[in-house]
Amino acid sequence: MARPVQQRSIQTRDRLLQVAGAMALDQGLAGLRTEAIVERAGVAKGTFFAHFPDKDHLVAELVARRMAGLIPTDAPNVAGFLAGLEPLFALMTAEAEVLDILARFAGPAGQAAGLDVVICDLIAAQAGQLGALQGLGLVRPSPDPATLAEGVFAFLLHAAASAQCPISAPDRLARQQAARDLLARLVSAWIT
Amino acid sequence: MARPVQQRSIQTRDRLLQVAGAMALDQGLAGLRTEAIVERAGVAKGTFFAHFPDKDHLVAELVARRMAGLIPTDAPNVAGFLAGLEPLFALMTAEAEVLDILARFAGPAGQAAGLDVVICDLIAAQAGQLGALQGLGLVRPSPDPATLAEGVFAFLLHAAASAQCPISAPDRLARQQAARDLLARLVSAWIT
DNA sequence: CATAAATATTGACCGTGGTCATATTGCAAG
DNA sequence: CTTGCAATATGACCACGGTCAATATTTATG
Repeated sequence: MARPVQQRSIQTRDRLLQVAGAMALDQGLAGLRTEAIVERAGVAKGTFFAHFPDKDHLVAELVARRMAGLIPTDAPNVAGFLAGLEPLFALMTAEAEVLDILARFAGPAGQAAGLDVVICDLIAAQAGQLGALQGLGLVRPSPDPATLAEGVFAFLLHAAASAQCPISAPDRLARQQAARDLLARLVSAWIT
Repeated sequence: MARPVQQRSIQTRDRLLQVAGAMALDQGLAGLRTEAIVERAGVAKGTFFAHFPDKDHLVAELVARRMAGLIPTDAPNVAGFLAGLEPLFALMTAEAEVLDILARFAGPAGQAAGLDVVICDLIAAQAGQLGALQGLGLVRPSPDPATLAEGVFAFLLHAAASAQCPISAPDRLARQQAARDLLARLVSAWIT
């Protein structure tokens, strides 16, 4: 018989996520240790892996939660659309782990813990905006909005990745600004 | 005094790469174990890490060597340019590890073991081709060839990633074909 | 050739992610 | 209540990447 999920189970899972999220805030995602999470959550290590297939899936869910709040809503024009990418770009470049997880779960690993859903939502939202801008004649009509949105996401990842690459510039801030410019250049050339 | 690198050192390094490359051919990149590599190469584990900062750097070098032979040369027209992307796409989707390493080293980790150089070469080569095609009026003139090439690379990564994502389609072959179509759609919309 | 210094190699050791047989807890039926 | 079973939790254990003080080898120099 298929019995429903017990309360304590989702409580445990939530506590793990909450604890991990809190720890990630002051140690960074890269500093997360399962042992430490488990200890502070008051459960055994095995319990962790009963709720998450591996550590990366928990991290992916943390990233997904962060991303979920950053999906842009409205965009009266192209400049507004570009501005809406800023928080996402900031998230992706804030910690190297974020991009790592995104690259791994937005593609290869698939079926992440909610991350794929968030990304789909994001792309759908962007497609909606781009479609509206197409209607206003502010965005080129040729590829359909969904394709445009997918391309924007690809550029977001690429630009964020280049922000981390020490080759382009030694200084971290300079790299980030260069990557920001790259993103604007790519996206505006893509959608207009 | 800065003494030159000893012969045995580059021999050891080469043997490690050769052995790892051979093992990767029949076990896949994901199946590589440093212990196994080291054993078959006849060196101690510490020696491995004296030559490579970590396992991923060795894998990155293997991937770089594979990629180096796939850099497209000529492209009489847009269709030819698209066709030149095919081997790269095939490499990226052949093993999930390849994409993982690319995503990690083309961006975040930076200063990979030659991978970054190969990628720069690739982008430069593509920029050359796109510039020529611009001259022929076959590619849109607006973004400079370097930007166009960078965008193409971003799309390559994105399409390859989507080929691995189980969400799009359950069947592996169908996914790969869908991703191939996506790549063609994105790139042709990007460069024309 | 002797010797010292730089280079290269070694392998025991460690941290951490992940597994699994076992124990415990919650729930529903008798 | 209690009995039986599925869901959940446990923690000793393992695999594997990576470290480092010690050792061996090469090379430059007097």
